[in-house]
Amino acid sequence: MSEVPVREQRVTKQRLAISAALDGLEDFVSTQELHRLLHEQDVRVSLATTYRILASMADDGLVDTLRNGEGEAVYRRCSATSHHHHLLCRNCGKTVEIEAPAVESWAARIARENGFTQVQHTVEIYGLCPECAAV
Amino acid sequence: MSEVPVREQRVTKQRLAISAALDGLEDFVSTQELHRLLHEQDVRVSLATTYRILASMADDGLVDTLRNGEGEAVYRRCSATSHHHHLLCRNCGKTVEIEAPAVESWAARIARENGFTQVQHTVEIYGLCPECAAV
DNA sequence: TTCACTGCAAATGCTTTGCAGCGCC
DNA sequence: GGCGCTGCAAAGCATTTGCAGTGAA
Repeated sequence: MSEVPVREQRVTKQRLAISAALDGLEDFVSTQELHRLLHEQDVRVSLATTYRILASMADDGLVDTLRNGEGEAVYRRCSATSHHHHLLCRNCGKTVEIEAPAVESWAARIARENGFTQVQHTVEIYGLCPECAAV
Repeated sequence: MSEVPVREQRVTKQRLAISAALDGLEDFVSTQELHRLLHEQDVRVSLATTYRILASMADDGLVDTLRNGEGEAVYRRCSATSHHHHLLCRNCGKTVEIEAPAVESWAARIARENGFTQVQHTVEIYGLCPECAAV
């Protein structure tokens, strides 16, 4: 029988701290960045624990995950209402958020046509922003 | 004045071997994979050199680069004629190639509207394939 | 002959893991 | 009080780099 695995999850101050930190962030952060951030706020969470908690939250679908241009895993509080993609400047790192309902439905349709389920997708556009292109 | 930087590039057997190997591949490969492949064909190129040559080819625009799901850099011989995306099974790794002209033009339009140039994009769809979903 | 290219091994930097102690339930 | 969670340090990987020998031009 298929059961949703009920995973026990103790409420520790580390987990709360990380959860709270994510609430205060609009955008994706890497594990390293989040860890640095917590340290600056004098919240003591080890790097290993930060990795573990973020991975576990991603597993439970509490955060969205994707890879940044450097190949690092980056996380963001999951909020179905604000799914969007990014236009990134290769040079200065500037990002523009993009709403793309057309792409969402396209991805869903492609997946359906191929019988795929539990679908996620990543879409990133890289280029040179006007300022960097002007130099 | 903008000049294309003329970079000297000696023709070594390592560079030829890697170039030839890429010609024989349709899809993206990671540096590690390419290196393994060359070894299986008894072509002796060190891993470090494989990294160096691929990075240099990417620099010169001879190959396309992006990141795979694991965050590794992957390369493919540059060929504007066969650009496509992938639908990947999270469980068994099966991939389905997808032609998506609509997405191409969408990405180009978004970039143009924001003044971005020299645009690249990555689109990957992850899910469970029919076989893996059935289990 | 010259100097870029290579191979090798050591060094990096991100991420994961083993283990003993801690603390939530 | 039990057992999942932490911190720490060590281990793992992919990738990069220093250096001296090799070979393309």
